Amino acid sequence: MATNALESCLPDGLTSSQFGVLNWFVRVDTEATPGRLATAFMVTKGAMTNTLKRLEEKGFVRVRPDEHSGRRKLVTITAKGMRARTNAIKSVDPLLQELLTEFSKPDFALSLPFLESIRTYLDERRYR
Amino acid sequence: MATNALESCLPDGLTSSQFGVLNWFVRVDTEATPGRLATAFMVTKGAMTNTLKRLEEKGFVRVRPDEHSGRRKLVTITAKGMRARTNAIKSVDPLLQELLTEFSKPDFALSLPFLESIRTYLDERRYR
DNA sequence: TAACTTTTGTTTAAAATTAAACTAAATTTA
DNA sequence: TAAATTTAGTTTAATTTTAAACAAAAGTTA
Repeated sequence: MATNALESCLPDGLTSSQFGVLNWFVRVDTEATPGRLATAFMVTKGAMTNTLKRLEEKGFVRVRPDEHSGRRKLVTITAKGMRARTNAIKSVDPLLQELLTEFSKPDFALSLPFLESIRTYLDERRYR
Repeated sequence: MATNALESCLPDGLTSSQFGVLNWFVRVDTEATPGRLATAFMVTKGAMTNTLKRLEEKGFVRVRPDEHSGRRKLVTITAKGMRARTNAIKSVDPLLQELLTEFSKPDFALSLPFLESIRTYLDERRYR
């Protein structure tokens, strides 16, 4: 439901997968191979190929060959992609504000560590 | 990841959707229309048509016309379906036990009310 | 009662995803 | 160095799901 709620707010026909990738470039690193992104989002390489193709069609990312390796590619977010990401964050804000009037920050803060520990555990056990 | 972990344990080629329906017949009611199940699991009617078709192929549910209404159908779990469900519960148990050695019952119990309140809120707001 | 409207379930077409096969490139090993 | 193996990304076929169109039945209204 959280994914549905998010996706219902996203502009530019962005899916949550696509938004996730754009956001990753702001929060984690400015550049990545498709494989690294597939691992980060725990999807198959094929799924990431598809997501990147969609983002590329929209001009939100640039995919170029890696000069140092003929089999790798390097993906970066474009200026247009940055704007789309900023816009998406803005579009999601009303929903977040709404949730924050319903649920308190301390309640969120209290439940996060336990959920994160489960996430880490399942992640390490390779439950993808 | 929780769904993946669950599905990796399920026997009889059961998906989590299919297991969900079988379990519903044990935990909620012994009979239901496809529409009621679609609503309960927050999927489209088409998705439930598909899930029920798979369960029917395996002989785990029976779908019959409703005598009182020509457009409704009634779904029930079969004896074979009950056995499959019991078997599935048993197959999932090791994973649950493993999680219970890693994470304490009180920790689960403490985080549940908050998560349930979010679920209810999103549900009521029809974020499907 | 005849004509609308709503309800129930199925079908269709499109999208996202997966596993597995595949291609090409890089690395290891013998 | 040649052969085998591993790695990176794409493609393919299948599955699950959705939204929308559809058909049939039931309910409403005029």
